[in-house]
Amino acid sequence: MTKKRAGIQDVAAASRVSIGTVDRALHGRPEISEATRQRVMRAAQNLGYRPNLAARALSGKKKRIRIAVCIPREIHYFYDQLWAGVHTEAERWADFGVTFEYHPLKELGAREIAVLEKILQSNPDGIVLTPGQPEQASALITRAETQGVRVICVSTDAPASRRSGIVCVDPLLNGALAGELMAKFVQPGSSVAAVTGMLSTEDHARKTEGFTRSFFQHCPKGSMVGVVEAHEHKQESFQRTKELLARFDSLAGIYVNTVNCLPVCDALAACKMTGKVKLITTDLFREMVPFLKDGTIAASIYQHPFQQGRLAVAALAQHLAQGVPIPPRRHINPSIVFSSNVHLFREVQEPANVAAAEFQFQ
Amino acid sequence: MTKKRAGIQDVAAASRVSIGTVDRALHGRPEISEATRQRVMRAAQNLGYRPNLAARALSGKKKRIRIAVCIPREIHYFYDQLWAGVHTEAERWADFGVTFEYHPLKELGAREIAVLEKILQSNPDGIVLTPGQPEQASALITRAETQGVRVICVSTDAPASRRSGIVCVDPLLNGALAGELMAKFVQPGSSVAAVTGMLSTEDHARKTEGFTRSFFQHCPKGSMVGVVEAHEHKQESFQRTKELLARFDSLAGIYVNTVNCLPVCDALAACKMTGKVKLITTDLFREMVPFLKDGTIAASIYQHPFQQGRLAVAALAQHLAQGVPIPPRRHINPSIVFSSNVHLFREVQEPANVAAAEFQFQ
DNA sequence: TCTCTTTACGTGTGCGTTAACGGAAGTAGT
DNA sequence: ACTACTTCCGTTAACGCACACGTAAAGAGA
Repeated sequence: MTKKRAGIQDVAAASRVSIGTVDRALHGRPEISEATRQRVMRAAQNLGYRPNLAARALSGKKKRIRIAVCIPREIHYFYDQLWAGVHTEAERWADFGVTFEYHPLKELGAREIAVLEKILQSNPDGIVLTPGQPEQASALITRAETQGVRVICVSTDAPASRRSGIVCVDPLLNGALAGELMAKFVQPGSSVAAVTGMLSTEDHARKTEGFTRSFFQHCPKGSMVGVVEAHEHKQESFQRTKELLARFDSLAGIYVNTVNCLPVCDALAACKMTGKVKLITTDLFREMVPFLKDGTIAASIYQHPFQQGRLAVAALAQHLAQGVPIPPRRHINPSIVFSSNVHLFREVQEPANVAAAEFQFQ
Repeated sequence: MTKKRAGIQDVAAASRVSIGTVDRALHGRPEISEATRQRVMRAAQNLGYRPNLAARALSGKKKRIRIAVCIPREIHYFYDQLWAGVHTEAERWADFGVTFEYHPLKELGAREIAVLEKILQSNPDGIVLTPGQPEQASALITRAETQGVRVICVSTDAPASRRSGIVCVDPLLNGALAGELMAKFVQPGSSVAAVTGMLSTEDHARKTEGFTRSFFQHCPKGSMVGVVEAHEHKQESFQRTKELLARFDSLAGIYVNTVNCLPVCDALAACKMTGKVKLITTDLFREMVPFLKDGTIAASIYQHPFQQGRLAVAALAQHLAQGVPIPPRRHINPSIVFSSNVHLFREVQEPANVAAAEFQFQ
């Protein structure tokens, strides 16, 4: 009924050797003859041997695994949640001999190269980071990987580097989802526009690209009448959205792919277009809730920052501690925030409820 | 730099007693004076002591924790994924002395009472189940809880019982999300209908209720022209959908809250209304993909079955093995499946990709 | 034949925690 | 004063694995 798992002892008994020899066979270590190695391997095979991770963690306490985390500490819900996810998962690995060293940046990309170089000098086993200056960082990342330091990018990417893995929402998909949603919200033949942060940012450009393609695909005879580049500036966002609304009085929808969506909401209100223009935004923070509730924001694309942080750390820790291969690219499935379900997202829950973080997977 | 965690040894040294005494203090066991207990507790406090779970798991190997799982094994993607989630999480607890006994049912509710009674006789530490006959099962669940057996319901509920916890998508929310989505898809003043399985099923009734309320709230002057009860029967679903379309030629949308959505798709095709009537379905399986791609299904509410299975087991195991309290209700945030993101859901991925289940959280 | 390596194993220790066991000091009963 | 019992605490053996160390046996060189 409750048959206990076969241990290294059982394998030893089955193959008539000592546990030391079994250990050598299983770990591919020298000082063992090929014949006995195969005998042990077969015994392990048909006993269904699998190492007891708890015991392994206890045993290998001497050489601790070190993971460096380099993520911005901006006062944005996105990065707060990203950190929370990282910490939650880091917690789980504390008992398994994995230690973490945190290197928060003031903002995305700030002093990134300098900090990365300092991290490399401390020679960790792995690095989790959000590249803010992919061009310059790529060289460092590749150097790290060459030295055997595994690097995982999270949220943003450095595609030109040799990083071991990337955990993110594919920006193309992000835009495509917004595009399809927009196409289904507005009438065929409608005109829509996009408000982006900086088109020079790879991420924003690809989101806009995905949106455009997807919108045209799902909305017969639809048209894109403009892409506003607001440079993450509040005043500029507000002003240029107002200009947009004035210029195209038949505008049916706006897609905002920067976190700066509040000025756009204000502009809509100022022009008394709330609800008439379908607004699709990106990410989620508390201040957005009223706008979701009153219909100003029709929907928002949620990128699961907590999840992303968790998965990035999990992938790296599992690889370093247990030899599990790192998935080269883990694309998160974004969620869509509506008025009906906004209360279920971490960002809008009371800290007390979120405290039971063990069960928070989304 | 890499300061190691304080262990029971350190606490013992700090409070000038042996580790045995520390153990007694920490676990509230007898045979220790109140004075030393407090001394130890304070030392543990300001050393920030937290037990090493790996060591604890290794040590307590003698008395294993037994969890019984009672979930249908129907050939539905939903339950396949539910099982996968349960197995994935069960795997993780194998090394921590938690064993699982599986009691698959042929279908939801089939022989449920008999199986539950057999399970109770084996006296496990916890039970995970999907109540199919809540009225009869409730008494048994309450009896189990009275005997100290913790019960967690997953996917479906037995609200009248004293179960320790429930992991599910709130049916009201499920319907509300569909209702809001529908309201945003169709024009103000549109007529929509719902196709349900059995209104006698608590679950379906509440989904329909949530849909109706939410649709009226978000769609000015909208109307519900009918709720079709199809009794989970393919022919009946097809026929009655056709009747519905014939009777209301201005029908703008249909909400299907049973898994039997294919007949509705076929009926739409037969009446050449594909794409003209916005169709919102529930759950996701492979056969739905073409209909999502060609626009027959505008969107589907995804209930994260894998996730639900994982979380139910996680909550129970964490409680039994580590004393973490069971959250009374864990409401999963459903996702919405569109044409753009359908490929990211587990149901439509190749088994090979899904195999690396360590990283599958959605 | 006697040493000196090398090869191929077995043995022992420690990781942090739990829990059974043992023992010293004190108290009560006769 | 002797036993019997209680209270309070220290000691120690597991748990499964990793790894350092010890050691026979076989082979090489004198």
